Amino acid sequence: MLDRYLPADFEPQWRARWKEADLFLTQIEPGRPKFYGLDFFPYPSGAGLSVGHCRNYVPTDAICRMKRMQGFNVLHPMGFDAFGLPAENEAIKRQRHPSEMIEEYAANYRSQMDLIGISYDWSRSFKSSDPDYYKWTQWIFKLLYERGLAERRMAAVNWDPVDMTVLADEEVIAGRAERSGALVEKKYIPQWFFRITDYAQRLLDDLDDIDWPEGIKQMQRNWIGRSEGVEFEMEVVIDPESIRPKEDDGDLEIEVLEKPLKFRVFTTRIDTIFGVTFCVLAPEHPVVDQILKRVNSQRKTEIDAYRQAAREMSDIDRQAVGREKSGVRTGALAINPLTNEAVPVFIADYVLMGYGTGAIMAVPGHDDRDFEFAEKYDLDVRPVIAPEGADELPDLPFSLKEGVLINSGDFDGCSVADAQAELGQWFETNEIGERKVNFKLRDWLISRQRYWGCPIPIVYDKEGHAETVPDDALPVLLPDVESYEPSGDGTSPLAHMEEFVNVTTRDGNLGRRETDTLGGFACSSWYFLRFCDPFNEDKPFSPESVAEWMPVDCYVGGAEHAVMHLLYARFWTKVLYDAGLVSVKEPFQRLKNQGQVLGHTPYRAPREGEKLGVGEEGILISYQEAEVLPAEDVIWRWVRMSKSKGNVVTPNEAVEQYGADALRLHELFVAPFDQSVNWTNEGMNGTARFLSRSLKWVSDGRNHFESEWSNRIDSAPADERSKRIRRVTHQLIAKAESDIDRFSFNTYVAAMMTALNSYAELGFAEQMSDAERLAWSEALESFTLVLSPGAPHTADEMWEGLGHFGFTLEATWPQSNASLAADDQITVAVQVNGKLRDTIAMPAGAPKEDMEEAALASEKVQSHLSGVTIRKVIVVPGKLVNVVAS
RNA sequence: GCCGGGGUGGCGGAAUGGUAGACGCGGCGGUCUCAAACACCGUUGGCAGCGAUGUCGUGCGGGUUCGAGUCCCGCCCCCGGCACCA
Repeated sequence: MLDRYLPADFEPQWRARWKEADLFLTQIEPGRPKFYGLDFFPYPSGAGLSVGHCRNYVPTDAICRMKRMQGFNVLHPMGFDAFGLPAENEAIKRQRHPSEMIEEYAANYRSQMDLIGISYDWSRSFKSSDPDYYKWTQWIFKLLYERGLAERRMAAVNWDPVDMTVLADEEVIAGRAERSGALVEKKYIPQWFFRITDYAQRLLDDLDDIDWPEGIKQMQRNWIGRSEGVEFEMEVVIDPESIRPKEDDGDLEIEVLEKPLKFRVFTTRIDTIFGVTFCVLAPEHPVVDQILKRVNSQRKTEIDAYRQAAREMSDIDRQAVGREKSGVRTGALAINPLTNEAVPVFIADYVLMGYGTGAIMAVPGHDDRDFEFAEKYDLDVRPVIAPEGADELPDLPFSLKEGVLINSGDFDGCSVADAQAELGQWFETNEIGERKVNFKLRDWLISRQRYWGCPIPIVYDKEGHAETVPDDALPVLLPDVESYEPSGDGTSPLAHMEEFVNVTTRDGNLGRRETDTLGGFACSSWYFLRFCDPFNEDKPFSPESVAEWMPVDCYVGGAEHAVMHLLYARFWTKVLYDAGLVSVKEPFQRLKNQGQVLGHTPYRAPREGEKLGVGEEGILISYQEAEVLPAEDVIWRWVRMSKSKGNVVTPNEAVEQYGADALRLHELFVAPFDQSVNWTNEGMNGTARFLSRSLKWVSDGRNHFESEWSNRIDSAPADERSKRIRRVTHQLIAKAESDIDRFSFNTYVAAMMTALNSYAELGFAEQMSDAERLAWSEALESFTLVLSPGAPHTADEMWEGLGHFGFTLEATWPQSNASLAADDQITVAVQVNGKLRDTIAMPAGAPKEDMEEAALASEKVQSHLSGVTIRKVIVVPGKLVNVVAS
C-alpha cells in the first residue's frame, strides 16, 4: 500500500473498482432501518460544477456512507432538473437543441460527481425531460385537475418581457423577474393555476412538525402570511356636495341608482373601529365603477385620471420604498356600522386589490400608512388605544397590541384582546360581518409560454371546454422541432405547430391542444417520489416503495429555494397524501442548507465616464488584469462563485492538484456546514497532509495488525498502553458518529486529526504486549472505517493495506464502547474566586472530599488564600473546585 | 421598518453554565538538503517579565451566578429574507 497521499496513484483505481462492483446500487434488505439522503435536484448548467456545488454533495455523501455502514438501507439517488427556462435560454444562446444539450451537460455533471467519489445510485437516475418521467408529471397534473386543484382562469399575471412568458408570484422579486431581471408587466390573459391557497393552513401548520432551519420555516410562514381579523360590510352614500345633479341622470336607470352601494373591508384590528376617520379603496375596486355613476363630473374626472395613472404604473414603481402616499376623494361616504358615522371614501394605490377585499377602514391614529395619508389630506386622527396605566399617550401614530380602549363609547377601558373578541361577536350577531382568516399566499401560476417544458395534458373542444387527455394517451410528447424560440405574443411556440395543436376530443370531434407548458417547478415537485420507484411503468410510483423510503430523512441544498421548490413540493405531497398515494404529509423530514462558497474576485473602481450598474460595487476585472494593475487600484471581494465572475474553482482542478479525498475532507473541514466559505486552494494542503500522515501511520502499523483482533481483545489482559490506545479509538468512534449525525462535519474531521495525533504520540512500541498489539489492530481498523465516509478512496486503500478484501462501504461501522472511552484520569481545574489557579490530576471518579482536599493542598492555591477566609468550596465532580474566599 | 442568523487569535473555527482558543491554515525557529520544495520536530492570543508567574481578553453597557463566549435586559455592527398584505 501507499505510505503517502499520492492521489493520482490510487484514487482513480478505486473509483473504477467501485463502478465495476456496482457498489452504489441501492440495496434493500428486509428488517433494516432505512435512510433516504437527497440533494436538491440540480439543473445541469454548461459551466459544470464548481467546488461550491460540492459543498452539499460531499456532506450528504458522507452521511449516506456512514448510514450504509451502520446497517441502514440507504437511498442516495441523483437526477437532473432538465426542463425549464434556464435550459431553454442556454440552448437558444448556443443555437442548440435543449434536449441534446442537456444530455451532454448532465453527463458532464455526472462525471464530475463521480470524480469526487459521490456514492449515487445512477441506475435510478432520470431527467425531468425524459418522457418516462414527464408522463407521470402529466398524470399528477390530471390528478390535481380532477380534484379541482388545477384550473384555467383569467387573471392579471406577471409577464416577463425578456423571457416572454408569465411567471409565478414567487418568481418575481420586488417587481423584477428573478431570473431575467426584467421589470415584469401586467397582462390580463387566461392562465393555469394550482390552487395552493386551499392548502395554506396545512402548509403553515405542518411546519411545526419538521426539522428545518428556523429561517426557512419563518420565510415560508411569512410567504403564506396568515392573519386573523374581521371582514364586514360598509354602506356607501354620496356626499351631497359631490352628488351628480338630477338633470344629468339622462339614460341611467332609476333602479341602478337606488340599488344600495356597499363594500367589504378586512381588518386585523377591529378594536380600533372607533378610530376610523376615512376609508380607502384600491383604484381597481369594482365599487368605484358604481360610485362614478353617482358623482358629479368634477369627481368623475379626478377619479378617472387617478385610476388611469395607477393602471399605467408598473408594480415596481407603485411599490417603491418611501414613495409618498397619493389618492383622490371619491365623493362617497362610508357608514361606520358601529357608530353610524359617515367618513369620506378615497381611492389610493397603497391599498392593493389583490389582498383581502381591496378596501380598508383607515385608522390613522394607529397605522403608519393611514397616518401618512391623513397628514397629506388633512384628515382627522383619533387615538382609540392607550397604554395600560399610562398618563400620556405616545406620539401618534402608534401600534399597540396590548392596551385599553379610549374614545370608544361603551368599550372604553376594555382591553384590546377583549374588544377584539366582543366586537367580532357583535359583527356576527348583527350579520354585518364575520371573523375571517386571510392569507397572503396566492395561487401558483404554473403555465408558461415556452417550448422546453412538460406539455399540459388538456384538449379544448370547439366551444373551448377543457378536457383531460386519457391516461392511455399519455405522455403528450413534446414535439421535437428545430425552431422553438418564444413567439412573444403571449402564446407558446407550440401554438404555431399545427400537427401538435390539432387533435380529436374524446368524443371524436376536432379539438385543440393546450399549448402552454408547465413551469419547471412542477417537474421538481415530485421527483423525490419517483426515485423511490424509478422503473415503474404502470404508475408514477407504487405505494409500497414510497412507504418504504419516504420521507426524505436528510434533504440538502441551498437556501435560495426557501419558498419556491420547497413550498410547491410540500403542496404536491399533501395532495398526493389526500389522494391516498403517499403515506406522508411532509416530504422532507430534515432539511439542511449548506453555506455558500465564495471566490476571491478582483474589481476596480470605475474610471471617468464609466457607470456602475444597480447594486454593483466596482468593475469586475480578470485575474490577469488584476496582476497588471497597481495593487492599490484593485479591490478584492469575496463573491459567490460563478462562471460570469471568472472566480470558479472546479472540482477537476482541485482533484488534479490536491486529490479527491483532500478536496472532500477540505469541503467538510473548512467551516461549519451552513456557513459561507472564502475559498482558497491552499486549505487543501492541510487535509492532504493529514491523509499522508494517515497512510503513513497505517502503513507502519500494519505489520502489527492482527485481523482476528476482535475475537481476542476482550480476553487479553489490558495494560496501561493498550487502555490508552483503546480510549483514543473509542472516543473517536463516538465523536465521529454523533458529529456526522448532527452535520458537524468540521469537528468530525478535527476528531480524526486529533486521534491520529494521539496515536502518533503513543507510537508503536518496539516490544509490544499482546494487549497492545490487539489495541493497535482495533485502532488501525476503526480509524480506517471512521475515515471512510469522508475520504473513501484513502480508506479503501488502507483497508486493503490491512489485508481486507472488498470495500469499507460494505464493512460494518465500528461500535464505540463508553466504558473504554472513559478517561481514568481527570484534570481538575482549581479556581480561587472563579479564577483558575491550578490544575490537578486525579483518578476518575474521585469523591468530592478528595477533590476538595487536593485543591486546598495545592501550593498555588494556598498562595492565593493567605490572609483571606474561605467562605465556601464548590466542587463539581470530575471537573473543578472553586474556593470562594474573602 | 419587520423576521431570521451571526460577531471568539493574523485567518477558518472549537467549547452539555465549569481550565476560552480543540483541530487546521498561516507565521516563527530548527532537522534533512549543495540549495529549495516536500516531509518531520518545536513554537505561536495581547501586554509585562530572563523566568516562575502575573495581568488583560469571546462586539459594547448592565445584570443573574461561587463561576458567563454560553443565561437575562438594553444597545452597536455584519449577513440573509420580506417589505404599503390592512
